[in-house]
Amino acid sequence: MSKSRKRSDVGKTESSAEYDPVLYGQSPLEHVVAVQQLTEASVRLYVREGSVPGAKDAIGRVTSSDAEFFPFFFLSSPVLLDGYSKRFWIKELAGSNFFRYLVAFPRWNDMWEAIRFILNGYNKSALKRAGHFSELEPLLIKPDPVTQYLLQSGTTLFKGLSLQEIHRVQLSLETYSRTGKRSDARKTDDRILAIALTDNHGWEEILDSRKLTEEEMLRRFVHVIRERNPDVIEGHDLFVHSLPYLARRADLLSIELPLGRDESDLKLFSPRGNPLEPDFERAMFGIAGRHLIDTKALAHSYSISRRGLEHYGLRYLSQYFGFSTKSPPAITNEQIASAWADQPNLVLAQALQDCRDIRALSDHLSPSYFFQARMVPLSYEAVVRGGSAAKIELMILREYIRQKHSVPKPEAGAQRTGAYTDVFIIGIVENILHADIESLYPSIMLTQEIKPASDELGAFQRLLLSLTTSRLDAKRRMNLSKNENERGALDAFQSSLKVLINSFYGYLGYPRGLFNDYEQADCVTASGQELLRTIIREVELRNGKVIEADTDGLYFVPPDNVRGEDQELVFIDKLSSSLPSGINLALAGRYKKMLSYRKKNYALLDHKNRLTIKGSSLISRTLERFSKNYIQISINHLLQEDIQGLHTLYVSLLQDISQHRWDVIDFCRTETIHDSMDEYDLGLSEGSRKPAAAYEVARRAGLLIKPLDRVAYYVTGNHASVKIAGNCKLADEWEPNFPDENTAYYIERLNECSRKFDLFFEPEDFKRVFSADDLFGFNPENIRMLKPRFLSQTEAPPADDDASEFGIWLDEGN
DNA sequence: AGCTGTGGCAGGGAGG
DNA sequence: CCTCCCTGCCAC
Repeated sequence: MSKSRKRSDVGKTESSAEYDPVLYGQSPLEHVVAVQQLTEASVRLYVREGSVPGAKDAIGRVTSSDAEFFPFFFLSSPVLLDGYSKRFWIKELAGSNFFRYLVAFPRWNDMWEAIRFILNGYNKSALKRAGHFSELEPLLIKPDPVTQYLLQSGTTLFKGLSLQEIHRVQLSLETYSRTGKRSDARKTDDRILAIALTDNHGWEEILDSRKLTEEEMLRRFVHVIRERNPDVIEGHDLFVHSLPYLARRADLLSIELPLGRDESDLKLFSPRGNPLEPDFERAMFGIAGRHLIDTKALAHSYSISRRGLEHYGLRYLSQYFGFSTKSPPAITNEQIASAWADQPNLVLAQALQDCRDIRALSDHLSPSYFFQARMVPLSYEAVVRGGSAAKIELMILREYIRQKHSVPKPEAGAQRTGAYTDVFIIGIVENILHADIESLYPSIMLTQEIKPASDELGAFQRLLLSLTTSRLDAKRRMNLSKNENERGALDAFQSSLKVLINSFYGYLGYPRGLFNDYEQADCVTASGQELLRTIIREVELRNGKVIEADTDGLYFVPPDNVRGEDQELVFIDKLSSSLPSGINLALAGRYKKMLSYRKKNYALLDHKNRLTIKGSSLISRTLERFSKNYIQISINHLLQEDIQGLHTLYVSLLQDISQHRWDVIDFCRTETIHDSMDEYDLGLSEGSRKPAAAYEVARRAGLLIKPLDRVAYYVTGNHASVKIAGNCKLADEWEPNFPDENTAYYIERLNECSRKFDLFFEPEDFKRVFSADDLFGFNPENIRMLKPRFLSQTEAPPADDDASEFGIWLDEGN
């Protein structure tokens, strides 16, 4: 078995069959990339070159071996086994090195019997019809290994390969709409103007409807894909725009799209499940033997874990990540029709530029997923689509399968506790340190050896330890490496490990996790709370002043005798030494000033005068641009104690609003659509949901909306308390010459924003600063800002105006 | 068809 | 007015 190892093993003995998630593939059987069913009785295994003794062909080619057949005892639907003996409860495992299907068996050791049943072709619906399962009958789920292979892996397993070594093709469509609005593949007048393709070897091609009919373009497109034979097809909005459009147009023109490696058609998995009437707009797509990667989905995942993306437009993303060097003038959807008539080359150039941007975007966002595909038993496509809890579970399951051990059911119930969060001081404070406990939850789980009670094989702990060790090793190697490419690859590797490592805690509390354990999840959070409280106590014991704490870190003012970075580090070290071994506190940031507003809501000014704002009440994508700017500039003024600036800003904005001296982009609200219109309507009719402006405005404007779309609207009507869902219009409908936005409402919005700052002033002063009533002139000299306010631990942040009931005042100058 | 967790704030709608 | 419930978005 050890002969097949390609990398040096980390602390493993030769005899140990211990499973390592990162060095997976120690068993020759795990090198299987495909199984082919030759006849009813004969099955051929495909394995990677060099991985199994006796396999001969050239490097990189798939070779075959008749030597072994490895049966898999997995099941896709837990429901099927309800009432079945728990000991034999097994779950599906699908992946790049395993293939989907197989059987649950009353007698676990009967694998050859299982094979016979597989080859005899049982199927799920027949079993369902039978209504019960006899003790000895296996349950067969997927009888077609060849198709499964093609669907999942293509000809490459990707193991040991880099993202650059596999063949990726980028795809972009330019579509035409007669109406000038968003084009619609269902309308016969609309059509595909150009199909642009590139790949990671520098090849580029545009299929152009001036030279070819749409029909010819689609045929040519299929030909090109089959000829290039890519492992991966990448596109922006691939699943929501390009593929539905292609499928719909091909359907209208009665053209097949045999894009699969087995020449199978582009596959639709329609949620409605009616194959006669495919729902192109809602379907999921698949191409046999290739992986479909949507860069918009990648961007979406990115913005969930690391904030900062305003939307997911390709052009915007290229600029955000800084690789769109020489972009052609952007043509909006509305302009395509006219541009196509006057300057078709502009449209073609844009199509090609889109492809290059897609590749750059993918190069930037996909590597960590690619590394996961080499580690987790899922196809690359599934790795991108899937969540991290599923990946952890599959890795644990792989070990259970390997040891032929039965698998538990999820525990019913719910987690009881979460993280500790508190705010102790609100107001503006100087000289701030930010410290956090490194990898809090994973460290707790490792040091206290937390594991699910149902994990009899201890796979959870070993997996966590192994992934952590590998990550530290990768980080160390990254810091040593001088090769930029290698550093990048190692960084992608370690970050993909980080994502998985951080999900172990979440998995414990996951209601659908097979190995979930709510008690252990509570144990982790309780320990986390205790550790953070310990740090808070230690800081206060040493005369530091804690401002805010959240989950694994805190902001505080160090004691007077700690001056300068060196002493600060020493101070943090002292705090850290009060923690158990294996748990470390680290300096995470130093700041000149902090504006503390509420729990999870604050602003920081660093020593280079850069401002960071955190928290949904201070910064949010849904805030109108004017509110966002107003809050941001106001916070800056507050931190600089520029009272005059605050007042001037308020008055000038008030005037702008009153006189319509602004653009719709300044005051529209932009919301992300999460549900389809059907789901929304269902919620309304069931009464489980209230009318929401974004959906209502889209409905009235006849706009087609899908999840992830962003809808911009503004409020109309003539008093501040109108029902917004009934009084709003699309931002596009606003006309500067006939401004019909609800001025009273927007002035009230401005005042709502201002009220966030009332805690910094005495009520009378607040009224003077945030008012245009300058009858006697405005004099900032008489207005002092309030000092930071200390809240006792049990108190909530102030909800209203009565300041006097809260706590004591801090002395200034600490 | 997919699906890691809790805690927290703001704002809208509906009904008292 | 207030309270309750829901959604959206955010921090960790």
